[in-house]
Amino acid sequence: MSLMHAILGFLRREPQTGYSLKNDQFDKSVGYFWPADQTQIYKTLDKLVESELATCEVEIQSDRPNRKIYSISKAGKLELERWLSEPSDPPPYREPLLVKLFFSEYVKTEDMLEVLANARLHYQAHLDELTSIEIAPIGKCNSREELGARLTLEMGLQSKRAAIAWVDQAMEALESFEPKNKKDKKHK
Amino acid sequence: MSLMHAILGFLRREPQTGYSLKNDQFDKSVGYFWPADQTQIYKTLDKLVESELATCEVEIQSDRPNRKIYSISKAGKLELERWLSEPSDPPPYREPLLVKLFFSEYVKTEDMLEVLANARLHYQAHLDELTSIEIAPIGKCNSREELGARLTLEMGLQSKRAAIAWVDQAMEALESFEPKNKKDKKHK
DNA sequence: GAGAGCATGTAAGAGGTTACATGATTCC
DNA sequence: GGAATCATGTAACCTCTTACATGCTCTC
Repeated sequence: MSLMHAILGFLRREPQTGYSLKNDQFDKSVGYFWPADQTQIYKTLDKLVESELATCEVEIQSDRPNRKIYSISKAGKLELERWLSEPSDPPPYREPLLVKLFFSEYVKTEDMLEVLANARLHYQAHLDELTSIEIAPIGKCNSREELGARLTLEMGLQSKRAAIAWVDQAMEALESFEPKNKKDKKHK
Repeated sequence: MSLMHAILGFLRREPQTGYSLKNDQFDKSVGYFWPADQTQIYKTLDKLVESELATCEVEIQSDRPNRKIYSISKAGKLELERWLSEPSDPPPYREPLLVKLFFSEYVKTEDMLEVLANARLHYQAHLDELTSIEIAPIGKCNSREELGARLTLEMGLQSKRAAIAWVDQAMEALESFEPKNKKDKKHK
């Protein structure tokens, strides 16, 4: 369960609340490769306390809602280390865009081109977002923490760029295939 | 729901059973980008009949178990076409390997290298499998069906190759980072 | 005699999403 | 006056996975 272990990882860095896990941590880093829902985070924190991998203290606040501060336990640290060093199978790969393309014979080429163009926009937006993240390049990282972050970012950058290149190739192939079967049409 | 629409796509090609969908279709093509569980296929077929996107006839066999042959309905064809030409957001990207790398400061470098090496094996195996699939190259496809299959395969090949290149880069970075903080250790 | 192929299913559970609820304070 | 921030939660639902069950035929 990656979500559980990602939370343990953040708690290992510092004790914090479900709210800060969601807004300061996941949404700004790990969320790029393991998006986490608020509801899901709260449920998982309950489970962590129940299984004694984390502890919880309530902080009473007067001007704001009370908050529950979670800390990792000794058992939690061990479990985190165990999971981190355990090799694991990659999860099933699921991509609706490829399903659409696979059956694209059943729709007009123009429609499929639009679907691809839309996907490209998403990939590009995601790439732009990643590009705006500032982390030292691989050779200049000063800590293992920084290097880990850099390498995950690198994966994101490279795979988005590859995805965009592939979309372009696919669009070109679809466009230039058309004349063979249909009478020549002008695009755009 | 991609599974539902992928099934509609196959039924559009020809009427068939849950069994053949699983063994002849999904496991040999679409499964590479949308793996489908047997249980899930049967449940989805029920739903398709219920919502009148497909019909079902039972064929009685004496020497083998009876089989249920599903066919796409008119409404099913329309629904398939609607879905295929509808642009859609890419699904959330989730990769446990990146989570592990992100928090890799908490384990020994050697352990993380092993985790990466294991992932590399999986990627390579997947790539080998894809490489053994025979489909004409982009310029030589004779039908839209073939081109669609080729383009999805191309995505698989390119993304696996990119993943392997990235793993190599990550392993190298981890290995050459170590000397800065720890005393020099020999690897392997 | 064992195992693969054919063919369909049930039951339970894990993980994630969506919609909704509460309520004070601070900022524009 | 309205929106954002802080902070936690419930209920219902969807998709997918795992484990298990049945039973005949054909091949090695």
